[in-house]
Amino acid sequence: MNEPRNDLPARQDSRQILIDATLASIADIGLIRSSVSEIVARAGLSRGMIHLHFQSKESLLAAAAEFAYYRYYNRLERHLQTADTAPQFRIEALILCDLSEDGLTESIVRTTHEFQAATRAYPMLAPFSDTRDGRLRTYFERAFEDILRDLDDPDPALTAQDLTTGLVAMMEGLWVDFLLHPQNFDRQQAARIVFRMLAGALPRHFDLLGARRRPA
Amino acid sequence: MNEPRNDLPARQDSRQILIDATLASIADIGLIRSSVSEIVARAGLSRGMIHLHFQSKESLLAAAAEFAYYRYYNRLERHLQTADTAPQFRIEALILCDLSEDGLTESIVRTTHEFQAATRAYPMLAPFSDTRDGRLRTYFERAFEDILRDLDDPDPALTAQDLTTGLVAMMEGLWVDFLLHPQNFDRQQAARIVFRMLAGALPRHFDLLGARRRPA
DNA sequence: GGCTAAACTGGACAATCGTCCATATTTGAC
DNA sequence: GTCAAATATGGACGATTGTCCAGTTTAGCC
Repeated sequence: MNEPRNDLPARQDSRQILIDATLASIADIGLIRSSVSEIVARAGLSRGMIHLHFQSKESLLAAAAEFAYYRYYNRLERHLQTADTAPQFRIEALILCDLSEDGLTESIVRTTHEFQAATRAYPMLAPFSDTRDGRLRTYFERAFEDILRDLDDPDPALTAQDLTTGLVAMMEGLWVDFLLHPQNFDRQQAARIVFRMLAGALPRHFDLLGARRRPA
Repeated sequence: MNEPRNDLPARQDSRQILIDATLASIADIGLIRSSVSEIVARAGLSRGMIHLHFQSKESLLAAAAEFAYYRYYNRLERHLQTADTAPQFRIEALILCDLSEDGLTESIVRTTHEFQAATRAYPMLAPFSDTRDGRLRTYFERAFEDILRDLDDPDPALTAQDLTTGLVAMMEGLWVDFLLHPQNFDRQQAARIVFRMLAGALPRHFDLLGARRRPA
């Protein structure tokens, strides 16, 4: 019996290797130039593999987008579990996770942006391109609702939905800023700007550095 | 001598017809599917025209991106000239212009987004893809500097640069929100959210409705 | 070792890509 | 009306695309 060759990847890994090569190629040269030949060359596999593990190129792209989508939310929820349960700390954890060194990388922001743009050409990507909708919005909106409920001088014009839409938009915009000017991007400035916005609306729960430990 | 045929476009218009068809195709089916044949078919012209008026497809895309870029800034500066000269009104004019019915359309936001994403594949697009950098940032930063200079109780932690980065990021994020969910987008809510952020930092110059007429 | 199913290879396929060019048409100056 | 220049046409080109498949190699069980 042959010795298992540990220098070669196990066969069942090829599917993941193709997904990784797809994401790397998109981040590197863009989706337009990421042909089947290019992806397969990066993966070190043969052209037929894409049709074996996936039905088509579009299906491979969808699998890659899905993988990136769940990787994003898994990080988010891991950070969320280590955070204080008070709503302002849950919000702080999500923001800092989104701006951290390994949450916001050039590779991640490029692939995310490419998938968003490619939705019109590849409809299968749609469910995984609206990263900041659905789940993330719900996390924020619940937390803001918790905060607003306990306010003893509530402003009726200040809704959890407005706060959520504004915060999500700002985070999305900061990602685009990082995408276009990664060398000039300052993560501390970005966090300060976000928390200043929150402090302006909820001064008892946030300041420039993040969530206040105890609402004064 | 032949009568001029008014039912056919003048020849020198073909260049612009190609640019319009390019933008329409990108907004409709995405840049990936916008082949030379597709663009030429929409323009009602023959395949060779692209190589006559432009050197290559990439050059046509760059011309289309440039056209969209200047169209955006021309609108912006037209609105700016009709606005009050006080800095908070210049800021208000730029924001409302950016969120208005004809400043923020599905076609505009889609093409903008596609060009941004395609910069990696087509480097010639780069100068026209960072719509919200350069000029727009300078407009905002000057206006914020004017406001901060006249403040009699200045907060040293509140800089024009932070305000500009935050505002540009939020506007960029609201565009992405509109891109992904145009049917649910509420322009009034979007404006309210932006002005709330500004009111939080500069309560004497902004409120939920926009710029205050006279800084109290 | 033998054998079967799974994993994998790489060439062939039609279709389409962007580019180019010989030719045709139209324009505008004379 | 004539003619040169500008404008436009559409077929042909080689290259590349995504897909498919006949054949080869490998893994895992007996």
